Amino acid sequence: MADKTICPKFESALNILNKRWTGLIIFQLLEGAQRFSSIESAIGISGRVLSERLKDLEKQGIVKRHVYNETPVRIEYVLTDKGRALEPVLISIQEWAEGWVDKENESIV
Amino acid sequence: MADKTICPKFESALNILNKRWTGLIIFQLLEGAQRFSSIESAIGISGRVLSERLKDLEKQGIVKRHVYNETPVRIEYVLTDKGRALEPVLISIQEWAEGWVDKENESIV
DNA sequence: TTAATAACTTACTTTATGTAAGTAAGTATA
DNA sequence: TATACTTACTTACATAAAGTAAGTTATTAA
Repeated sequence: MADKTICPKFESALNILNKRWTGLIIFQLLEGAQRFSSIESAIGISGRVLSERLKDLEKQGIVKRHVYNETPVRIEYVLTDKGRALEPVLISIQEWAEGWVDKENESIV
Repeated sequence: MADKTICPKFESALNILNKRWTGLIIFQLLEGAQRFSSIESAIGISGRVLSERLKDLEKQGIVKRHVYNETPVRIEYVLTDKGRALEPVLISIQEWAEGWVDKENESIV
């Protein structure tokens, strides 16, 4: 059935980005540490899925969770080195978008 | 609710890649024109979804469909200029994968 | 005692994807 | 003439992922 001539590392990397929301979460965190609620409102993701994604990203070593015992508790999410290393990927997407996506959003060109 | 400080072009570009399979489909087509059944078996996608994705990609001007009246009919899918322009994106994902994804696939590093 | 806040969870609904069988057009074969 | 074969899809149905909204926990303030 499947040939699978594709590099498994590459496939695994693609699997991170082709899950809905992960790209935007990482993009947000490239601007610096952020809390749950600010990511939530910045990109419009539901809390349920954000919680799920952050756990995934933590497991993969892309995001780190920091707890500050203030009142109320403050929790911040930060990119690890591995996470920040994704910046060139996001930049290349941005460049493509500048050059090829027209006007508002969807396009037939 | 949502701030939406993110560039809509960028978001629209991300929406292409964060749909399951689109990255792999484009990656496959970077190697040259291919037929429905060969994409299907190369990446292990179901025919139902492949058909859906190819229509989306055609609508967005990323893929072009060519019909050859042979017997049985031969249909090939090719990247447009807009589609080929995504190569640097895929390459930067590949580079990240080389440097940061370890051994087999999933990882905690 | 009630309310407020942040960061989640839980229960439930809607949407997306997977699976497998079916269809259409054009030969070729029995 | 009827049956079968091929490719490129569709369709119907089942399962998995995502959206919605209410609930939970901990701590402090009114």
